[in-house]
Amino acid sequence: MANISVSLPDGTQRELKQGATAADLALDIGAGLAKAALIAEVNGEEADLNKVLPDGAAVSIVTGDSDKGLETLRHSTAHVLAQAVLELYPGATFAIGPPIEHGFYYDFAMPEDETLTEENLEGIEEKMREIITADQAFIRGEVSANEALEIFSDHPFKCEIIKVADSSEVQTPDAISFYRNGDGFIDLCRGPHVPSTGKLQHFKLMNVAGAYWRGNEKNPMLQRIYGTAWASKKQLKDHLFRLEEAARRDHRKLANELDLLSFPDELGGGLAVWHPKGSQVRKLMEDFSRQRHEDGGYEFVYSPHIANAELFRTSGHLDFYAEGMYPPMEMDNGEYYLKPMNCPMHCLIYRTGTKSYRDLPIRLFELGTVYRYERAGTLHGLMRIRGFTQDDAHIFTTEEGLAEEIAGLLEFVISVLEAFGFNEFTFNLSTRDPQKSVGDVQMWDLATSALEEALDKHGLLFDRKEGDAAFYGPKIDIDVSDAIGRSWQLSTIQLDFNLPERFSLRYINSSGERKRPVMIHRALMGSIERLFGILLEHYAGAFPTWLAPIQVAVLPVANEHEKYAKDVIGKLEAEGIRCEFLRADNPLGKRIRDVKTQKVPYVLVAGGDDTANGTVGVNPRGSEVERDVPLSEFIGRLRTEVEERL
RNA sequence: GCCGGGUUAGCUCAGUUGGCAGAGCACUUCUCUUGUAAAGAAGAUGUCGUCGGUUCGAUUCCGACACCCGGCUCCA
Repeated sequence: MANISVSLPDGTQRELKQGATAADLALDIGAGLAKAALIAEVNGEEADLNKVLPDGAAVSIVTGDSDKGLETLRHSTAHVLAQAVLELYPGATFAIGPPIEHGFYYDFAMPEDETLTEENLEGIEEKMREIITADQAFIRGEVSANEALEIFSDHPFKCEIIKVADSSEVQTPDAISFYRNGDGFIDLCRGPHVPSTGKLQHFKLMNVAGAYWRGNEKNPMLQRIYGTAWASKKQLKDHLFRLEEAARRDHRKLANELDLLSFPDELGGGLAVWHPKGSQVRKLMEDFSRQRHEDGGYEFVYSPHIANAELFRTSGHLDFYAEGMYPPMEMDNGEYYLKPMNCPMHCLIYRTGTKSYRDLPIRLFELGTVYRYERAGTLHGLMRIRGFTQDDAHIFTTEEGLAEEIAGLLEFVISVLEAFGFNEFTFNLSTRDPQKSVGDVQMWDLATSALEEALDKHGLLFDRKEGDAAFYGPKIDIDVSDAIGRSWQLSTIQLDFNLPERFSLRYINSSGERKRPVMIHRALMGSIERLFGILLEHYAGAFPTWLAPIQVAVLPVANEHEKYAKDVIGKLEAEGIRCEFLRADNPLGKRIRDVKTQKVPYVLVAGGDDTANGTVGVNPRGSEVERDVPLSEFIGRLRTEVEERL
């Protein structure tokens, strides 16, 4: 029999018998690989393992170690989910079920009078395990569109997919591919799939959710089951552990446990009250922001929380964002709205008096509280709320001054974010969408290249998001990575050619001509409330000493040491250190436990030796206890730590 | 806004197949006076989210609303 030769990713060649499949190749390379193999890549195209290899092909065997392998594994698991649901719930029909980050989902429409709830997941999972234990082979097939419509005649969503010519589920317009496994479960699918259900051992169904068909809220709502799937038991376990870790850090839980803030029902959805400790932290964040802006050449302004509708007509907010604004209040001379943004107010401030090019750039800063009517279902702790405060500034500059201003801004943003313990940033540059934009193209080009140059100048890598800009100008968004690797969009630098026009803003240039300034909207923290939530999760509630609401707890060993302990507190407070005193009405261990659960950075214990020697026992958060530390030494260390924001 | 789940003491949660509800922690008082993550005893604590309906009787069943959770959609 003739042989064929294929090349492997490492460049080596392998002889195989004519008609050999990718699975044969894997086995030829090694039993371990054969077992781990999920799919193959043949001449750059993903294929099932049972694909017969053409002579001369470049082949690589894909396992669960790669993203592609995992994706396939998850996709196959989604098929098994659909198979289980359709078997368990006659009359249910299925829509789509793709792999996603960490897992997969599948959307279903349940028969009338039936709904899936999380209680059903256990039974579905059990059925899936049966299917997996049966080790059913996934078998690919192709039919014409008409035949496919016949096969899926009971499943309207599938028929809709078949009818859409450019659907990614369909391989070519005249052949529809599908996969079959078990006793007749069949699903439309481009593939490839793992060879058999036995490969799908490490999965877990997570939750049930609603999802619109094709993601459009005008379409019917389906029921979506989310699951996670991995190549090994360990990976699955690690993933579930990471989810638990995120839950442990949940800012809503920590805010409650650490007595930082609350969301009383009577206040209404998406509105918080800040308790003294949360307010202390927030105040420190705000003070820091103010200090940095003062140093950075910003002028401070204030503006009211409500404004006449006329203002928001001028700014265009009522035309474009009325749905996101609180409904109007009827008042004597018209309608008033809660402000959803500070920019119109800042434009009014700029507009007073005549501005010369010599005055620019003008940088107006405000910790401005805005109110947005977020839809009820979108609220989420501090991350998405209806009243929040932006570290908002509007910079008015000349076209010529734009590039320099942006460059300075980038530096400024990064230095502020770094103070909050972030050191990994992602930059996104959003450019013009020709379909919806105002201002002339020349202006856009100038502004976009100013943004781009500024990024280049600082050697910052960035992703270009073509057409992602707001209608009024291009922007740079900055994301940070937190302590557990999650990404948060915090800062934004947006250019605006629209508002200066709408408010008729001007300056006089050096030739005595009236010119339009360019406006830059920029927020570094974004929303103070949201950043507070992010920091709470980032630090897992253990705020660094400079931000901690209580920095030091002082505990006398016994009542007789109370006077000395209070002297210690007096000295600390004289240094501006935030202290708490716990009298000796409980065992020392108990009191230490109490303050440790509150994540106080330093516990000082004051006993007999200390009283005699002017020392303290220092029990720091996260490191070893140190006895007999002279108080002055401790104060010195703490001062350094606070000043350097360690 | 839409789909699903939920709301019981300050917190975390159990419970009542319809007969005025319970634990742990926290709190208060007393005793103990402690050297680095939970001393002991006693005590107080609830419109069982709100409003309506069914019922002799509703925290429990039904409905509306509010708020929360998981998603979808949205996010200037």
